[in-house]
This record gives sequence, C-alpha cells and structure tokens, in this order.
Amino acid sequence: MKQISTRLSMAVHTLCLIAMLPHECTGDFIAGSVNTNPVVIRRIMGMLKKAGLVDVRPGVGGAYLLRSPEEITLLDIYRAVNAAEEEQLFGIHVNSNIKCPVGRNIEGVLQAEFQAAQSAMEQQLSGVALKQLLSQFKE
Amino acid sequence: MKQISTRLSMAVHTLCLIAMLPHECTGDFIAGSVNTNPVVIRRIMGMLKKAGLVDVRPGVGGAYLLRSPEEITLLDIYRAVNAAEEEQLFGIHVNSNIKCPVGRNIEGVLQAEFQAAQSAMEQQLSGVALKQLLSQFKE
DNA sequence: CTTCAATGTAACTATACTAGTTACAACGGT
DNA sequence: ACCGTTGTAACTAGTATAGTTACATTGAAG
Repeated sequence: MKQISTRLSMAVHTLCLIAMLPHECTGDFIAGSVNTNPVVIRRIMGMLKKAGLVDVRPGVGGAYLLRSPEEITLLDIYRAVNAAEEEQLFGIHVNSNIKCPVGRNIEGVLQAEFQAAQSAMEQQLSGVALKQLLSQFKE
Repeated sequence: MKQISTRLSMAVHTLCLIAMLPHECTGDFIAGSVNTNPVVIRRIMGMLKKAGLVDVRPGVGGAYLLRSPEEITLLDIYRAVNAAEEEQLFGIHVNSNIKCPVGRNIEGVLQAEFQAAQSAMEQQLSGVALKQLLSQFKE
C-alpha cells in the first residue's frame, strides 16, 4: 500500500528542532538530524512557512515558530505538508455506470463513509500538540 | 497528496453487486458497472477471495459472499485490498541522527501517535457493515 | 468430448508521487 | 564585497496505480 508521505514525519521532526533550538536551525543543521538532503528540508520549511506555522530568515539562517507549541497540532502539520487542495484521503473511482443502481449511488455513499473515517483520524491528530511531543525528548 | 487506492472503493462496489446479484456477477458484468477493465475486477476479486470474503466460481462464473453482509465491514475490505503485510498508513523517515535528542527518539514518538490516528480511522471503518451500504441502494 | 464463456495470471504500458540531487539566483549580516 | 543561507527550478531513480493484451485453465452444456 502507498503510505502517507514521510514529509509529515520530517516536518514534525523539523518543528521539534525549531522549537528547541531556533538559533541553530539552518536547513543544513536540520537535514543533519533528519539525515536527508538540505533541499528536502527547505521544501518542507517552505510549506510550513506558507501554512503560517514558522517564519524563516533568508540570508541569515534559522527559523522560529509563529505559534506556541501548544497551538500547533499534528493536524496542522499534516495539512501544511499536503499541498493538494483536494484533501480527500480515500480515492473513489469515478464514472460508474449510472444505469446500475449501485453504480448510480456508490460515489455518494462512499464519499460519506470515507469522510467519516478521515475525520476520525484527523480528530485524533488534532488532539496532539507539538508541546506533547517535545516533552518526550527531555530525559 | 497520494490518496488511498481506489481499489478499496472498487472492492466495496464489487461486494455490493455480489450481495445483490450473485448469479449475474461475472467479472465482465461488474466491470461494466464499475466502468473499468475486467482484469482490474478479477484482481480485486482475487484479493477478496484470499481474504475469505467471497468465493468465486472459475469456469462457470459468478461469486457469492462467504459471510453475511452484516459481518463484512469496511475495515475488512480495506485490509483485504491492501496486500502489504506492512499495514502502516503513515510513513516515517528512518535513519535519523542518533546523536541528536530529537533524531534519537522521533521514530518511536511518531510511531505511537500515528498508530493512534490510524486506529481511530480503522475503528470508524469497522463500524460500517456492507449491509448498511446495501440499504442505501434500495429506492 | 468438444465448445466456449469465464476465471486466474503474467507481462507490459502510461501516469503520478516521492525523495534525493545538482545548480544557481537572491538575501542579508559581517 | 564576501559568504553562508534560503528559495527554486530541473532532473533522476524508484515505486504504486490503473489499465491493457495475451493466454492458460476451469467446468458446465451441448
């Protein structure tokens, strides 16, 4: 199965670092912790910036949160890194045969059920704030 | 974003047809309602068969449910068509830098949170049985 | 026993997303 | 002016998806 992109997990990682070490968080520094290419991190930072979660300082380097860690949830991050305006998690086949009772109604029926499932997931994500994650790195 | 494969929605469509019209459900007939290639349907039928949800009759054609529509949930179907033994919905980047407090712990932390989100979604799916969908095609 | 529609698969294609990479312009302190 | 950093474009390899063609196998019916 195709998984949800690791952009989300890398974005969470990035935000945790920014929250803890705003001054040292250049793209290269974060890339060193995530263990990937700096450009991948810069792209993610761009998405987080566009979503209003962070501000990045071009030229000088570093980034800082635009909201407190209690006010940034996993759902916020999830939405930030999934650029698609089309936010449907479940794909539904289209152009079913309208001459068939099932084909005629399946799209609407599935749309409702899949939306409910996606909402359940998103509600769980919205209950976890960055702050809760940060507390797990202090030991 | 990459959506969950339309195999799931096509599989639900297929099972609804089998439940309603077991005798007429050849791969070609179903493909006509779903509006896709018969081979795509046969592949999905093969997955549903492997999962013990249906039995297919080679040679003669047609298929029938091996469980009643009350006993087949969207979660059963979801699991049937996602062949991967690795059932993690959220991808997590690996090989983070263990010299960093965040990199050292991020995988475990995210694993727990993502699993909770996935479970919330799956629980919602498990609450919807095929029978509930079938009732929406009778009008 | 032959026929023939249907199933079961393999193989191949086009498309799309992902993650990584190179390259380079623009920014902005020092 | 210098130089490390950010911001992007462009390209690559790898992989999942959905569709397609082709063909062997199945099994009831004539």
